[in-house]
Amino acid sequence: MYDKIYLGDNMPELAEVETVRRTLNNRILHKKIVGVKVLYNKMLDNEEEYFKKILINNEFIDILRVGKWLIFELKEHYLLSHLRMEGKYFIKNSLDEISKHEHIIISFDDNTDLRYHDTRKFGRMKIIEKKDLYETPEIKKQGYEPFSKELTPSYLLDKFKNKKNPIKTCLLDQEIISGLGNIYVDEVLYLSKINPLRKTSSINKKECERIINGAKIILEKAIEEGGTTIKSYTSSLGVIGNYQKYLKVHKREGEKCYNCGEIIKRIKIGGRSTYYCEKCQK
DNA sequence: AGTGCGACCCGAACGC
DNA sequence: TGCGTTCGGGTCGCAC
Repeated sequence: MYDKIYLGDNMPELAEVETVRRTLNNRILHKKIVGVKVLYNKMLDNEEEYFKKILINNEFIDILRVGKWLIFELKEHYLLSHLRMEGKYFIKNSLDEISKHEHIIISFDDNTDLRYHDTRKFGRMKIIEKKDLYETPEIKKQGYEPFSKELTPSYLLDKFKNKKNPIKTCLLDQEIISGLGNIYVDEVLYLSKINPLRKTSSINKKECERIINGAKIILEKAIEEGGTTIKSYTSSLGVIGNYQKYLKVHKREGEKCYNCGEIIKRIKIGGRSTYYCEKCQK
């Protein structure tokens, strides 16, 4: 039941989002939507009234994913949902008290709710017509995912050849590789032994190969952890974030490199905290 | 076109 | 203790 193929031949990854996708796919499909509450409408890209109108009396037919975007399939529309960093979905009884950080509440006819919870209010949702999916910028722009067969050293080398910015910045660019965030990029560069400040165009083919392999290793481990947290999904869930204990550099400023003992450095690249080992990453 | 940076949020961590 | 300030995370939109 977890082997659904979605939008091409991607392997499951992007642990957090993929975990949510799989779990919800087992929990909310084909239930009639009988109520929608919008408690914070700035997270919607649609007019609130349109958003509600489309959802009411509709049902979720499937849940897909492209990059970090969740795609809830409705009868004639898709609901796109981005969790950013702290968005979570909970399944609760419709009678349960609404908590402070629940912003969108979708009620089903079996007295359960799908509730979107986001302490930072950073997540976004958007309903589009089905025919527009691949023309929607959020989806159209996504590059290849680390497990895609299309993501080859040659592809990366080509994308990198004219880039003047640091490699760290390019790995965060979802249009080149889809699915790596700030934490994973630090880990991938550490594993690949590449200095995050390196000018992107200086990355050679061997290094591209190390980046791709590194991304696969990091994400495989992360989804494995996502897989273990899946078990903790009960009537109301939360999930996310068992991977922290495996981090080799991120958030380890001032601590010793596990490989060489050098002190892990923290700098800013493109406004983002970046952790790395000066000695191991050339 | 490519690149950089501020804005969006608010809880946690920090400084005084 | 309690206050104010800073930070971070992904993406968009704007300025250069």
